[in-house]
Amino acid sequence: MNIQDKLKSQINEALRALFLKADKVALEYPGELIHGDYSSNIALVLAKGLKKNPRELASQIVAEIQKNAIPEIAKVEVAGPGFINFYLSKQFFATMLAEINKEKKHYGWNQQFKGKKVLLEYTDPNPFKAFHIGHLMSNAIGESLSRLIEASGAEVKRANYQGDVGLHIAKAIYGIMLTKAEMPADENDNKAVVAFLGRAYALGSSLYDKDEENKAKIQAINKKVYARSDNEINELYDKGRRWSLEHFEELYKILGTHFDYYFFESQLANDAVKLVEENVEKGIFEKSDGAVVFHGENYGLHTRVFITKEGLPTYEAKELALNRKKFETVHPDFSIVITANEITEYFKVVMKAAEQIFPELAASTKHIGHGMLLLPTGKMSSRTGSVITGESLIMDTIGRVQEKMAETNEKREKGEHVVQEKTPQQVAVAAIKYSMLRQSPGKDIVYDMEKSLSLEGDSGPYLQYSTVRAKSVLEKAKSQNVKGAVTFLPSETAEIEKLLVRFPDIVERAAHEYSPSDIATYLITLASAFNSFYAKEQIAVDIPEAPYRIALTSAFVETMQNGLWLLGIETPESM
RNA sequence: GCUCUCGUAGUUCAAUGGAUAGAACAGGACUCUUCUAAGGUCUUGAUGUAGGUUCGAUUCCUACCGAGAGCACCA
Repeated sequence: MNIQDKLKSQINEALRALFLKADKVALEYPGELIHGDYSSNIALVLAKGLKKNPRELASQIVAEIQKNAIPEIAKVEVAGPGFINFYLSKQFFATMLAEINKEKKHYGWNQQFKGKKVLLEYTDPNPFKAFHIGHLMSNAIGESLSRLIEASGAEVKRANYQGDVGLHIAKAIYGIMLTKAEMPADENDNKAVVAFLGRAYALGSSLYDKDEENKAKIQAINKKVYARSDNEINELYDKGRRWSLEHFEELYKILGTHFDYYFFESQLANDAVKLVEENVEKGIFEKSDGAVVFHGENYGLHTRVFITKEGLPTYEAKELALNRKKFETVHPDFSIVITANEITEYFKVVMKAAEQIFPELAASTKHIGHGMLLLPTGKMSSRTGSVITGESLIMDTIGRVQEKMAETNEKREKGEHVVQEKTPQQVAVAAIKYSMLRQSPGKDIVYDMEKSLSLEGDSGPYLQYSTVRAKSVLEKAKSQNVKGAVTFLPSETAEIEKLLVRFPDIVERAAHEYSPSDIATYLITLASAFNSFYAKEQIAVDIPEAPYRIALTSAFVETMQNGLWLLGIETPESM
């Protein structure tokens, strides 16, 4: 039985002794650590029905608890309007530190999704187009959620769905055809190739909007891509698709992510048309102006086109087919799709249609929308060119980290500070991912390049730095042959210990709420508490408190590394 | 116009219906003979407006004001 269940049963016993009963006894963490380790509002909840003074009732409950208190409880008291605050014993925290150091990598894991297979789809970049910041966000969130769910006992499968057919491809191919002369001579020069594709898409896209003639040409290419009926187009298509996909894999490596399944729109187009047409007969879809639509109005949504009058499936139809295909190939218990918020309303319509066709699949599918990335000046626009691609963001950040590291090293007197080659990349990825994960998913993020690069305060590098510094203390202890132990207890329980004990709860809730930001917020608090401790107390020195402090530092390192892992962030050896 | 999301310090974000609304950045003042100062300590400063529900509302409900996204053949 964990400590929370023990405390709850103490409360329940006290209530029974007072001939009272509560439907549910809730324990919460007090907002301030000085208010104890756990708190219950049970007296406030019950007082109303009993027409009693809440503080008085709380005192009675406390008196009962004190009669047969368990050893883990150091103190129980009434506070504020009638809260019952529990203070746990030093021995309890000592035992927990030993526990954390024993569980190591798995400290904080839980079993809430035990026996489940969960499929997550995220990132979803489009071949021929840049890997932009939206994809980076989807990836950061999706990877973190995957790890949270995995840490909750599920078997996790990662999927990436890529739009390798559709009008955007036709626009890019049209652009390529017009600028063939500029095609990079060296096809292995990834950077040049990607830049070339980007320019080609931009050109095709602007011509599409410019006049009807270009528009018609692009639409013709679009049909040919679907039909694979034109050799020249096929060749450009295959080449461009391959370039893009190889490039994406390089980025995934840097980001520390990988996929078990890849789905492509091209594989779904035929299925999509068939699936929709089959259900026209059943009355789920209707013909309208030559197109096939789903009348979402009947369900409080809006109407969307599933098959165009050209006979081509839209995003909606392909999404519908994808939903089925995922269950057919992966057989998950749940399927989670992570995309930008702008898709949210379409997705509702698609899922409403899916509900009519395969209700059990639709019921096991969940959409999570993430916000857009805005510049302080407003939304990024591909037309005005105020676009930072995901790739350029990563590269610029790595560059800035290198500068920062050089500056810092100059200030340091001991020059023998060895830093691994991959560290700037680890730090840069941490800076970017943290800035995307620190706030609730679903909200837009105002991205301030300078701030993200400053690497200070509320940031990924701060978390890494705190961890690295603690690790170096452990190194020092090791070299002095001082081992961690929880035998000599401190005179007072430190704030950091109280926070360490909360980690499993934080993980469980973050996974349940699909909210990596809970982890981020917690880690900042934890790191900050450790940094205060570090500044105040000496750890690896020859004093009786040293073994306990080392055990504490070690538990901090384990917890931080686990938390950072859940965010998809690596911990460097040194920085 | 309709639907959805959202309004918290100067700025960017927190706060399972609970206690004195927390951080970070920016501003001001301190702090390296010590284990990494990318650190620590102190300090100024906020719940859009008006009602309602509740012992208690940043949180739930209603209206208004303001911002963003979506609303038929693009994804």
